[in-house]
Amino acid sequence: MSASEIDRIPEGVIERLPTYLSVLIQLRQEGSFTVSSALLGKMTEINPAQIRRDLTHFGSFGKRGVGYEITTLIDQIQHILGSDHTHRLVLVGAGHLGSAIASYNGLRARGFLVSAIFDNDSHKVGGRIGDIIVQDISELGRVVAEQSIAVGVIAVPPEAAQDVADRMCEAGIKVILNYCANLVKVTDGVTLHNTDPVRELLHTLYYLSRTEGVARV
Amino acid sequence: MSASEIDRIPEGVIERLPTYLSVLIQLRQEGSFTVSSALLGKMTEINPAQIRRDLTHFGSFGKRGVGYEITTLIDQIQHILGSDHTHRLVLVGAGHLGSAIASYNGLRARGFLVSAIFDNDSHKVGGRIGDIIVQDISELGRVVAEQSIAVGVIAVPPEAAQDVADRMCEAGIKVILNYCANLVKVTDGVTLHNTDPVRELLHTLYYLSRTEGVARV
DNA sequence: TAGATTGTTAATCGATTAACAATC
DNA sequence: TAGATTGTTAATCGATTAACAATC
Repeated sequence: MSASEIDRIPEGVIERLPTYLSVLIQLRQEGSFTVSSALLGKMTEINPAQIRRDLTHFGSFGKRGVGYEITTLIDQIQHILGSDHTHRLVLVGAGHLGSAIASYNGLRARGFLVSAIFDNDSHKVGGRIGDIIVQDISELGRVVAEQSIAVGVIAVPPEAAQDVADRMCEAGIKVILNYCANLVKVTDGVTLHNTDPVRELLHTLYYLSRTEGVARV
Repeated sequence: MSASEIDRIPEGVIERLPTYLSVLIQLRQEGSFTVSSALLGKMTEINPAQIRRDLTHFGSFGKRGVGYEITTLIDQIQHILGSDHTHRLVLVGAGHLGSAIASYNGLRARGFLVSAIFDNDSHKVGGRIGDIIVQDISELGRVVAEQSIAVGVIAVPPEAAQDVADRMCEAGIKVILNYCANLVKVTDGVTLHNTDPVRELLHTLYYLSRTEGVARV
C-alpha cells in the first residue's frame, strides 16, 4: 500500500500527532535517540498498536527491531502538521487571557509567532504586551492582508466573540482558535477550533461525583 | 429500559454535555423556553439523533412533539455533571496564565470558585490576584485539607508541572486540569485532564496546509 | 385530528486492538 | 542466530446515524 495516497485520515489520528510530538521533544531533551512504540505508548497512555497504525497513515518511519529515531520522527510529524516552519498569527483581545497567550514561550518553541495584537478598548490600544503594541481592531484586515496571516486567536469576552470571528473570516484568516466560552460561527472554508477552558473543567467534573469510573482524559 | 442503570457512558457523551450546556444557557439568555434537538444540532453542529441518544443515557427529558424545556434540561445536565453546586478549586501558578484563569468570569458563572492561588516565587507570594492573596506552594496541602478541595488547576512553566501534580496528588486533589505543555503523571484514582493551548493550535494547523479537507473541530 | 418531535431500535460506519509475519 | 519491534491484517469493539413507532 502507498502511504502517500491521501486516504481520509481520521480526525483522532490528527489529534494525537501533537501529543506524540510533545513527548518526542521531551525525550530528545532528556538525551534519548530512539524510542519504541511501547515506550511512547506508556508515556502518552495510548495503545502502542494505535501509535504504529497512526503513523503508517503517513509512511513507515521506524526500523523493525529498533524503534523510531526520535529526531526523524519529530521532523516527520512537524512536516505532516505543517509546523516545520513558523506561522505568524494575530491575537484579538489584550486582556488577561490575551496577555497570557502572547507571552507564552511554548508558542515560539513550537513554531508560532504572535505578529499583532488587537483590541477595541481605547485604553488598551497603544499599550504594549511584550514587544508588541496593541492596535485597534479596525486595523485587523489591513495587517492580515499585508502579512498574509492565516491563523487567528480569539481571546475576548463572550459577547464580542462572534464579531471578532466575523472580522477574521472577512480578513481572510483560515484557521481560528477560539478561547472564548461562546461558540461562534465561521464562513465555509475556515477551520474553527473552540477551546473553552471551563468546558474542559465541567467535563472533568463528571468523574468527580463518581468515585468509581475515574478516567484519564 | 431504565435510564438510571449505570451502563458505561461513552467518553464522547460526557464531552458533549458541556457543549449542550453552553448553548442552552445562551438560548435561555436570549429568552427561549424550549428547544428541539434539531435546533440544538444546528447550533452545536452535532447530529440531532446523537443529541437525543446522548441524553437518553441519563433519562428522558423531552416531550414528543414539543422538544426540551430549556431550564429543565440545564438543571438535568448540571446535575449529571455535578455543576449544580459550587466547586472550590486551587490554582497553582500566579503568572500570566494563572492570572487569566483567576480573573475569568466564566468560572464563577459555571459554578467554580478559585479558593486559593499558590506559587513558589517569593516575589509573587503575598501579592494579590483579584481578591486572593498568593500563598507559598508549601501551604497547598494544608489549604486543600482544611477546605477539602477536590479540583486543582496547574498553570506553571513546563519544568515545574510534574512537581505540582505530585503535590496535588499527595494533598488529596481528585481532579487536575493541567494547562501546561508537559504531560504529567498522576496517582491512580486522580482524574487528569491535559489541555495544552498550543497542542490545539498544532492540531488545527494540519488543516491549514490542506486546502481541501477543511474540518470543523 | 394533523403535525411535530421525541425515544429507541437496528444498520452503518469507523476506530481500536490483538496478533503475527516481516525484518532489523 | 536470537531477540526485538515494526508494519499490517483481521477481529473486535464502540460510536454514529437513519429510520420510525410512540406520543405530545
